[in-house]
Amino acid sequence: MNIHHILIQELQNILSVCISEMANERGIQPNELPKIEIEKPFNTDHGDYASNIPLRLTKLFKNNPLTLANEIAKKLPCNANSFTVETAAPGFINFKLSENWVRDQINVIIKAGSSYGDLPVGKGTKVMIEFVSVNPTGPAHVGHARGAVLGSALANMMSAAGYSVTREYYINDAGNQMNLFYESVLARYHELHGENYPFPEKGYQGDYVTGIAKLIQETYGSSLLNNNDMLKIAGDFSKGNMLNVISEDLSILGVEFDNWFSEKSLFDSDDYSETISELKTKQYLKEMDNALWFASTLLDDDKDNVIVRTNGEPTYFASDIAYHRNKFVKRKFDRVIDIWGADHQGHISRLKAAMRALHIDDSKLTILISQMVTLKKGDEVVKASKRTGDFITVRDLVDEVGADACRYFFLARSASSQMEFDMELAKKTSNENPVHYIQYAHARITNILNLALEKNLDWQKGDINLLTNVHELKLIKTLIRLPEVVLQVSDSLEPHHMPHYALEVASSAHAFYENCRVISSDPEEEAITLARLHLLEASRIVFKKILDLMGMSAPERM
RNA sequence: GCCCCAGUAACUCAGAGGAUAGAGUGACUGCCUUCUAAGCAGUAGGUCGCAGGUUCGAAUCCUGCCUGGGGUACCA
Repeated sequence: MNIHHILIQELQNILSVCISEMANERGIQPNELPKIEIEKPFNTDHGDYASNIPLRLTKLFKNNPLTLANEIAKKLPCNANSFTVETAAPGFINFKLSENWVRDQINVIIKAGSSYGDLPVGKGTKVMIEFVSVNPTGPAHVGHARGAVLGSALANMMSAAGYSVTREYYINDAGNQMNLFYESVLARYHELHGENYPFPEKGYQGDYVTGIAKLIQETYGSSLLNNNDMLKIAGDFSKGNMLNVISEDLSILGVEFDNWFSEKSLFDSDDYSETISELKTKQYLKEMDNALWFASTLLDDDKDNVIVRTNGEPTYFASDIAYHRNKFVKRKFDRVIDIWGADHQGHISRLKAAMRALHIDDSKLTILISQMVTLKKGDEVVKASKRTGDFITVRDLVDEVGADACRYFFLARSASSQMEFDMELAKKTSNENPVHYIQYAHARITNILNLALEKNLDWQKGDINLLTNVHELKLIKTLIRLPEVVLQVSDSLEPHHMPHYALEVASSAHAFYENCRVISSDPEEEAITLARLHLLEASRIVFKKILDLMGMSAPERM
């Protein structure tokens, strides 16, 4: 039999066929059957993969679980060339991979090369991941860095899983926060010329605001001081400058976008007006206290929300509805994933309600919340205040600890958990730092392969059947789990599984390194040397792929 | 008050119905004449916040409570 790259799916399939037959014999409808789960037992005595399905079928089939397990095991179309099946009390089915099959996977990996781990499951479904979307009123800071890393890594992994992914940044360039920012810059610009100009109450205080004012001064001299268009000119300049800064800062963190979408463009096009009239037609709008409200309570939300203020200005919510309508209706995305900071969590239910109001299936919209980050230096908490402009920017962070460490630490935590980011730890080049553990494994492997090249040792001549050592087999078994992990991440939208898997691969590789000497000066050992080089070539491919998916570098030397 | 997230080893965190609850760090023991010791092997370390419930089986699901964080604007 031919086992597909995603072992778990293949095992699910054969179990499913077998259990359907059994259900049929017992007169049980297929829709009553529970989902078949495959797990990886911690204890290797229980095989490489296992299923608890007999236990879950006990009631339905009115049989003892172990009896069921045996019946299933007997029916399974197993072939000792790939794996064997065993049953265990109280009712598990354990799958043990055959060593020959495991070794053969080395060539499967090498043949696939950098596409190993890529899957067809997404079937080209059009997915948008919208993330970061920091207001261009200031640089991106540490909290945004987490969402940025999450989004970019998730995009990589969903692409690998076969989805057609668009990475988008939503520019909030409409609304009064922008005006406040422009006024702040303009006030600093006037100060530079010794002119009196009121600094707005609740204006933007950061030093970067003065920095932009200085750039404007360099470009325009004093010509804006008495210019009627000074707010528009200074505003456009400031916005452009800020977007450049944000884009460059994200870029050094390894975060890139396919599209930058302007909020303002929703008003310049028909998107906004169409959305409002559609909501009006569908009778979800109402006037109250001289404002226009979206009646989200009609759609099970907990309260209604203002769409157009008393002063005639649309709220952020209004343009966000138009924006999401644009994503689904105009641009026809099959699925949209938004990554928001925890402080926007209250916005979820009303946006979903708005989708329902527009007859858009709100299950196509997934909003992931990236929780708060507490920045620490050792035991000391680094305080941040956006109001005073006193915060650590993405650039500060990357300059201090490096992009790889940033990405690893943000990725390794599940998005829904608040986390601590210890800059001291992330900077350390020692065994305390898991980033180095992983990259070091890659560097060691590459080093051996390079050395082999110098000595004219060709791994392609290596006979993989010589690889019988427990550390060799363990390494291969770990490598071949990559497709499963890609699948897991793309299904669960939880990229944090990848860094944990990366640690396992590194651990297997380091153990192999310690226990299996590769390049030997003894000519009699050349055969095993070549066989091990063959394995290392496959390992190098998998490491590179994992690090690529996480957006981290794969150093050849450390 | 109501809504969301979290509480698991000394620390940072995985595990989200199954077999003996894991990893890294820290502590303690060993291991470098040979491809990188940024490594390996081992020891110690747990009332899975608390209390009920569902189940053959609960860290995992349900209910209540406690603690921490976030939200609950005609801010974004």
